Amino acid sequence: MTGKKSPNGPRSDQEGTPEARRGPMREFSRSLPMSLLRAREAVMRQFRPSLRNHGLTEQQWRILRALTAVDTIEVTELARVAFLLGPSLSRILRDLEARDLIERRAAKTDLRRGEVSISSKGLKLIEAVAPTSEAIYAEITQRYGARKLAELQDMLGELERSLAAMEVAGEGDAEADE
Amino acid sequence: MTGKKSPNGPRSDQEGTPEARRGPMREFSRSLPMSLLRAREAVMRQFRPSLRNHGLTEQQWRILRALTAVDTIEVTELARVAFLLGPSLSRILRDLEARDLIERRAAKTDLRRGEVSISSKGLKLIEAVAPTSEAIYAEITQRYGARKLAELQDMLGELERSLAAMEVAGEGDAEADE
DNA sequence: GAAATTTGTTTAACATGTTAAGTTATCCGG
DNA sequence: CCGGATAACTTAACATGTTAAACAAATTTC
Repeated sequence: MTGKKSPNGPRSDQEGTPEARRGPMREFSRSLPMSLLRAREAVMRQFRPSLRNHGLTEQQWRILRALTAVDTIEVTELARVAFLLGPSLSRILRDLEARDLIERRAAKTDLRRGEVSISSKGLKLIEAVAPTSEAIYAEITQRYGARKLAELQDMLGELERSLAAMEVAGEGDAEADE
Repeated sequence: MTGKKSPNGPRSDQEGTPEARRGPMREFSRSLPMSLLRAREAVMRQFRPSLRNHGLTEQQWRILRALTAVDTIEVTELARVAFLLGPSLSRILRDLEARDLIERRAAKTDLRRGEVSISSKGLKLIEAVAPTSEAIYAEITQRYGARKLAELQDMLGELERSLAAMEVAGEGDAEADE
């Protein structure tokens, strides 16, 4: 991990298999998805140890955190707010309920819907973790710069909006029905 | 998905459990990790269907993509380039090898190291997927703006660098040994 | 109002993320 | 040489991501 290895591998023949090369195809590590992935990982790396010490995963934290902002919330809404897919949320809620960190009951008007809320035990846990999380977030803000951080989030938001309208074309190579 | 639901859930009593409230604690959905997660998801949502049509996951694609840039590469280096953890890479390589998309052999000088390279079948697959991927990337660039995209990536890179030096403090609540 | 359809949530199945524990091969000091 | 570090992977175990299918309650149709 000393970072001395050749950054792009030892290549002598720059063409390799003739048919493949259609340009270096964008340096790859500089692609947008990779940039976003690395940036997010750099951020989360700061938080994970603290969460772990409290027996929480990132997603469990997101759920409890979202629950502190409301009295009760329906599962689907919670999935949207915590940005989790239904199946993941379903599993995590089952575990959190078993740990008595949340409470759950069916809605009176619609028995399909589940209403979730944080328990007092869950609240205590949040209170125990929050200070450290806030401190880490504060240091990140300070290091990167509050101004720049706000700007970055604006740009990320606009990226989202730019792609929201973009239709996902599947090209349909292996499937053509539906 | 029409976006009509109440954006913050139906809350009547604004205080709920008294001990919880210590400030809204940063709107949460506007936290940096969430912003990065949503942005990346918005981007990957564009690519996944195409990859899926070719029987590839995002990570498998990253690996094959990285392999086209080199003649051969060691597993550890590949993990660094494709930004995957060792265990994930180990599993994926096993599968890709079983599908004859890559080739693998032990290094002569050090039998621990594995040298990986893409197979001709793997190259053909890459060639089949690349055009669509490039087209999608081009449209993203056009929609968001090439100038702005470059700026965003610069800012993401600087965020990485800002946090690289930051020591990960674990606070040691539940563990104090080591 | 019963059948068909839709909606909210959960299960299933497979792939990856994440940390810890193995395995085998090198390296190193005596 | 030999036994104790190290290093490079690989396995194991558990949690989540992702898509498809199952289920039950609610809504719509006829």
